[in-house]
Amino acid sequence: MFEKYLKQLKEKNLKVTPQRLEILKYLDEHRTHPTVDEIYQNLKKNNPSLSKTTVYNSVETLDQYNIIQSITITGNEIRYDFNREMHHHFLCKTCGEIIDIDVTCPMQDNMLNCKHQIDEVHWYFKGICKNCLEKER
Amino acid sequence: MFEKYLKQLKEKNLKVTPQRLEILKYLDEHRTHPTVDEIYQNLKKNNPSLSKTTVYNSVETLDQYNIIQSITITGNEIRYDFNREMHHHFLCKTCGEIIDIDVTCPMQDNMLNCKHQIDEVHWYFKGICKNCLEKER
DNA sequence: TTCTTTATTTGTAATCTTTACAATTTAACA
DNA sequence: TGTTAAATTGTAAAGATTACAAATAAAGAA
Ligand SMILES: [Mn+2]
Ligand SMILES: [Mn+2]
Ligand SMILES: [Zn+2]
Ligand SMILES: [Zn+2]
Repeated sequence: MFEKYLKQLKEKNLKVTPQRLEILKYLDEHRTHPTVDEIYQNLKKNNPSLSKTTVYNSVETLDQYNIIQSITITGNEIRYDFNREMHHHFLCKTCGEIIDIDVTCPMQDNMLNCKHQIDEVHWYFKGICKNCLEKER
Repeated sequence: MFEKYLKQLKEKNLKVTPQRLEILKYLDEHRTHPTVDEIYQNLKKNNPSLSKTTVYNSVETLDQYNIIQSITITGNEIRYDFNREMHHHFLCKTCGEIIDIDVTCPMQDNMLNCKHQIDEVHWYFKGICKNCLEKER
């Protein structure tokens, strides 16, 4: 059940703790780009002794080791994504949902050829999602 | 001296206040993508009665009316940019500078053809800037 | 110019997110 | 089973942003 997450932690020589496993499982099963508070509130139900600081510490570590990625699209809070493969995000200003956008640009490699060392690429699109557009009519 | 900013406010039927003019001038002359606090601390020197709430209110209004744009690259704070033309940003994780990146993607129009209504496009690159790379050696 | 209306500015307090830190607990390994 | 370093926890502090009501000022009419 947790083997997959356990393996990811061991590969990076990170200690395997129940908290880290639960956080990884939550992110894997909830691909909605949740905030620390969302993760914390939900995991606390079955793990009442969980500390919010642990969630902060864990997602920071998992992010640093590239097991998950962080999303800063809203500006007010950091969101987390189990999927660390390169993909992009759309924020609906009406419903607040953050939707995955899979596009690639043929210029991508050219862009990375500038004089700076580029480690991360994030594309953020903002507008109104198709669901909200339909409801509007 | 302030004619340019005055014109931008009038075009959008926004009231012309000394605070808004000073904020626009500051952003025009400091293309470093400053935070609200940076704008506030610097303008306060010559306008001691300025309130930080006014800076928050003003940049929010200017952003809503597309006179400036907001940048959420760091996740911890919102930064503001006088240049509202589409261009992108690089964050140096070493020195913290946010540098303009001017690239365009030939796929851009295709990307915008998805089922969602896309109003804003932000590309954020993160890594180490060329200055910091040189210093490292 | 003066008056009136309405929006803006101001200061304070409250909220929300994140970080600091020290004590306690626990994972990993001998 | 014991040792050690790292993770977890709870509390407090910091930092960014928002809420709100009173004071002020911009814009347009008279
Ligand atoms: Mn995603
Ligand atoms: Mn810029
Ligand atoms: Zn929506
Ligand atoms: Zn740098």
